Amino acid sequence: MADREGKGDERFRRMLSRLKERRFRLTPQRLAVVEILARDRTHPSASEIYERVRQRFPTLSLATVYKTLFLLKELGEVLELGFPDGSNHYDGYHPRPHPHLICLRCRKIFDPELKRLDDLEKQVQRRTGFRVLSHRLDFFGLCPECAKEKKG
Amino acid sequence: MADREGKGDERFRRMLSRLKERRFRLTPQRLAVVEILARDRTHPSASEIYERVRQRFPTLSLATVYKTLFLLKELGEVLELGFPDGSNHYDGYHPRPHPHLICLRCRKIFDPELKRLDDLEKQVQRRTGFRVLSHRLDFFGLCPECAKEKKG
DNA sequence: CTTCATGCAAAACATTTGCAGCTGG
DNA sequence: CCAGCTGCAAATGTTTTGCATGAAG
Repeated sequence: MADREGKGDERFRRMLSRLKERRFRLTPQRLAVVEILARDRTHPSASEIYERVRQRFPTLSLATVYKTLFLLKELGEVLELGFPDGSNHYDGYHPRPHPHLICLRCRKIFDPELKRLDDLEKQVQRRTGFRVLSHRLDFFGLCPECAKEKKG
Repeated sequence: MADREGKGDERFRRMLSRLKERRFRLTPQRLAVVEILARDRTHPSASEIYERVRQRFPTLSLATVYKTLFLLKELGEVLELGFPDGSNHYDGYHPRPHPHLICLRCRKIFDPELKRLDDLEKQVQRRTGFRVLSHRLDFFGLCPECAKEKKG
């Protein structure tokens, strides 16, 4: 995915420095995975990341992708988005919790512009006594394109 | 789980009549699974349901549990709650989307009393052009009990 | 050099599917 | 009766793990 605003660069550099400060090794495979996570805005799955990196590193294994994802999740630099079917998709461009729109037909994932929900966690914490650490808010339905085709 | 208000009964009867009207057979195994879903408020997983029903029907198979869950999901009489680890939990007592509080330590699931979020889907629909059919809103953290023990 | 990472294969899970035989209505 | 259900076992798909080899720092 294109990254017109250069935020992907920023994300990439940040992720690298966080790995470095924790003394994790910057191997070529790892860098390639991190770069996709930093720049890609389509919320790829592990195997989609695998296929893309494998074009450059044909010997790459899925296990390596998962191990890198695990590291970045721990560091809070990647958001894991669980699907109803049990698979996961990843977002390293916007690593903090945010709402998603998930199309049940084409399976694309969108990041809507919605009013801030930042207070949500604090509100719930206050009201329930639960110590809230993160949340997820996902909407399932049909994107405008698929809603159209459904009728036509 | 106890069901002091009799809402579980109501749910049970409703689920039965919906199955009947669609001409699905009311086998003893199926009834036992439905009854747990209607009354249980702990959000059990498929295998938890399986273990409980197996006390009465030792030959029950997990496949049968899953097939019943599939039916009830289709009918909108059971809510499937996907966990980050890929497993699912089920709620036939409150089958419409509602927020959950999920404790990362004891793994219990709570139904908080929160202000209505019913308009949420409509709001998002208006703002994004997406045809919203359902949603999920989950908070992850530590329940009051586990937050206490964490310190102690 | 010495850790840590890689890549392979096997294991671990949750869930689905195929099918022979059984049974609810 | 007989379409639909059950239960078993095998298949599926995703993620994790164990371990020998290899490379980053």
